[in-house]
Amino acid sequence: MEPEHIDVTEPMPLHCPGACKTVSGVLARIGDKWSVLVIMQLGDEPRRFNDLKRTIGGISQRMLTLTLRGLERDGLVTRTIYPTIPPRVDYRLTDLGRSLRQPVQALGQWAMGNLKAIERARSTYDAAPAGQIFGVAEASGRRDDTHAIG
Amino acid sequence: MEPEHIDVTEPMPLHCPGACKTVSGVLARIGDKWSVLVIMQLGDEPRRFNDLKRTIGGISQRMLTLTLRGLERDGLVTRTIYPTIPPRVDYRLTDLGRSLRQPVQALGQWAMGNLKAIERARSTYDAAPAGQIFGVAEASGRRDDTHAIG
DNA sequence: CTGCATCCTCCTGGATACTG
DNA sequence: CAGTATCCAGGAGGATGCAG
Repeated sequence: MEPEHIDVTEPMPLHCPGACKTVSGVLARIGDKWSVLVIMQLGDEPRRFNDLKRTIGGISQRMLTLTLRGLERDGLVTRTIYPTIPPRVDYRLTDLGRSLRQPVQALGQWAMGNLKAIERARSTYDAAPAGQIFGVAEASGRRDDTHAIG
Repeated sequence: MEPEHIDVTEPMPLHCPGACKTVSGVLARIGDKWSVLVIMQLGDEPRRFNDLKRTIGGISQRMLTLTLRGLERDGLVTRTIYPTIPPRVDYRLTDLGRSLRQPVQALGQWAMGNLKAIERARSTYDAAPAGQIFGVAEASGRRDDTHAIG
């Protein structure tokens, strides 16, 4: 994550209409180790720093800070400081942030729904990592052409 | 990415029902630098290695191999080898892989639709990175309590 | 409580060279 | 063509200590 500018404008070959790269950029943003967990945890209510830290569990305060800053920079989260003693800082999702929860949850449902299938695939693969091999005969039979390529 | 076992079973505090962590796991899988681009490029037709490499553009052959192996391991992609000369290997999405395109595209549409908003937010943030600050008075007025925390 | 700064480690991923 | 193997730089991210 590190609060660096996402390279949406990096030197890219511009093959596809930019859509793919854009998706990639978004996933670079929310696909890091913690962003999604933070977004999910933020829900609808404002949350405080250590509250988030405890609830998420396993995140270092450094990464929570960086993640929140990143989300804040992208306009997904607002950070409200109350200069009380002890200090109090509320984080809450913006409308943009909330709108992101929708597609993320879709992905989440996919994940939950296909977790078993994925685990099964992994077991299978770990047992026999080799890809399926077709002899030339079968190949030409199935594909009707295995010839001339280069 | 590196063909390592995703740590879905890592020591996790088990706070949430596992849903969040599962989502996180999936994003760890497809949220890397290339997986989504590969999945998008694979589309419905079988594609060959260098074909993918060229079309994606910018990916090293090492990373394409690793990414494809990862996707294959998770059952999202099949790898079919035709032992011809020169060698031919077809990659294609499995049903599972195709089903993933759905939520991913949802995310992609979100990305496209809110790209401008995000860029605007970034500009704003880069100009004034500080979070909004409320004085104690305003704070207690808005939240009706700013007192005792710890 | 909230968070920045520092150090340090490991992984990600690019470049390159070599094999079948 | 389709990889594998190796080397290497840079970044992600944890641990710790300090500040407001």
